[in-house]
Order: sequence, then structure tokens, then C-alpha cells
Amino acid sequence: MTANPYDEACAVDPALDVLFGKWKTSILYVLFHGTKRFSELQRNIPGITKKMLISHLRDLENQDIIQRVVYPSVPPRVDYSLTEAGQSLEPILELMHQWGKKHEEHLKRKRSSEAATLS
Amino acid sequence: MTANPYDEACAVDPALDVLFGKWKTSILYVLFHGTKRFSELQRNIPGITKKMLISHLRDLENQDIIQRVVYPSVPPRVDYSLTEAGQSLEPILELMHQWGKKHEEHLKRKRSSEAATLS
DNA sequence: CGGCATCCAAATGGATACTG
DNA sequence: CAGTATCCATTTGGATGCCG
Repeated sequence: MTANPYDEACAVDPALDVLFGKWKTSILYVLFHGTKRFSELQRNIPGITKKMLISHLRDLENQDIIQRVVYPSVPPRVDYSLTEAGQSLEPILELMHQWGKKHEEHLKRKRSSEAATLS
Repeated sequence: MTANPYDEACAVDPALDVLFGKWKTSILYVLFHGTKRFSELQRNIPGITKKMLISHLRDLENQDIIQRVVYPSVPPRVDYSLTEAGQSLEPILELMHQWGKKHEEHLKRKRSSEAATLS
């Protein structure tokens, strides 16, 4: 019995925290394609800096979305891959991706029709 | 033919922009329950300030996720409701909500089992 | 009641240089 | 190669007061 029927609204946050941040989804999208090294991630995400990449990788690792494996070689090699939990995010991301594409078109149509109606 | 197979990763962003921001999902969750006045939204989202509520409502309005209707009465009355596009987000939010709940439990189990294994 | 303006604090993002 | 550390810019969030 909660006093406020919308209290549950906050309950979506744990899921969103996983995806929030400027680069989280890009990282996940790259890792959906398989295990990647640090430098591969950096190459495949145009514009990301090492600092941002590391910090987002750490976040995702702490939430058990991705796994980090260090090979004690010289030069060092570190592999990142999705955990089971991370893989379970793929359908959701895919759904959002589809929605986003449709919505983009929708907005474009709507805005051009609005422009045509301007007095 | 894109040079980089991960270029499409960026394509998820339009969808995420809609949800990003500290309060967007809370607003949507309240509006899933039906049309609400400005003051009702403010009451039902504990901790939000007028400034944040307005700015997020404007964002959502600009993306045609919600609709704003002004009644020229005294005192003024403004109603916010979901557009069709906004309603189409409900299954996605619901999915994320479910995922978030499961993931929360998963993390809890994992962390307690890790604590038990400590040396 | 709904909303804008101002001012301020905190979080986030980024450039650069350095290290094992 | 895979990070750290430092410093700085931008963005975001928030408190408060005023207005039609």
C-alpha cells in the first residue's frame, strides 16, 4: 500500500542507469558484435576519448553488464565482452533502435507537413 | 557501404535522447496513467522542481511525445497528455522496467555470493 | 496556476601529458 | 597497449523570486 500510485515510476531507473551516459549504448552496440580489445573499442567509437571509454567501461563492469579480461603479456592486452546480463540487453536496445528509426521518420513527415501549413 | 560496420551504433541515439534526462521517464510513467495538469505532474514526481519539469516537458513536446493543451481560464489550466508516439513508448519502457527489476535481483545475488567467497 | 529569469552548485565531458 | 592524472569547459540540475 503505497500512498502514491506513481511511486513505482522510480523503479525504471535501475534499468536506465545502465544505458545513460553519452557512450554506453555505443559501447554495447560494438560489443554485441563480439569480444573487443580496448583499442578496438576506441577505434570503433568515433570521437570517444580514453577517459570516457574507461569510465563507461568501468560503470558497465560494475553492473555486471560486461566482463574485463587482462592478459599479462607485453604489450598488455585487455579484452572486453558482454556478460549474460549484457547480452540480455540486446533485444531491448534493438527495440529502441527500431522505435528511434520510425520516430525519426515520423518527426520528419510531421515537420514538413507543418512547414507546408504555415499561413 | 559504410567504411565502419559500427557506424550504425549511433542510430540508437534518437530513441535514447527521448528518454535521457533525470526526469523524462518519470514524466512518461505518470502520463501513461492519463492526462495530467502541470501541478499534478509536479505533485506526482517527488523532488522535481518547476524548472526541470518545464524543461523536460518542452523537450518531450518538441519531439512530439507529449501534447500540451492550454485552457484560457482564470486561473490558467494546462493539460499534458501522451501523443500516439508517446504511447508507443510504453511497451519499451515496460520492457526496460522488467529488465531492471530482474537485473537488480541478479546483482544482489551475485554480490552476496561474492561477499561469501571473500578469502 | 503555470511559467520565465537569474544566479549558483554539481556533475559530466574533454584535451593533454605521463606511466608501467 | 592500456591505462592514470591533471586541469579545464560544458552541461545539467536546483533555489529563489517575479509575473500574467
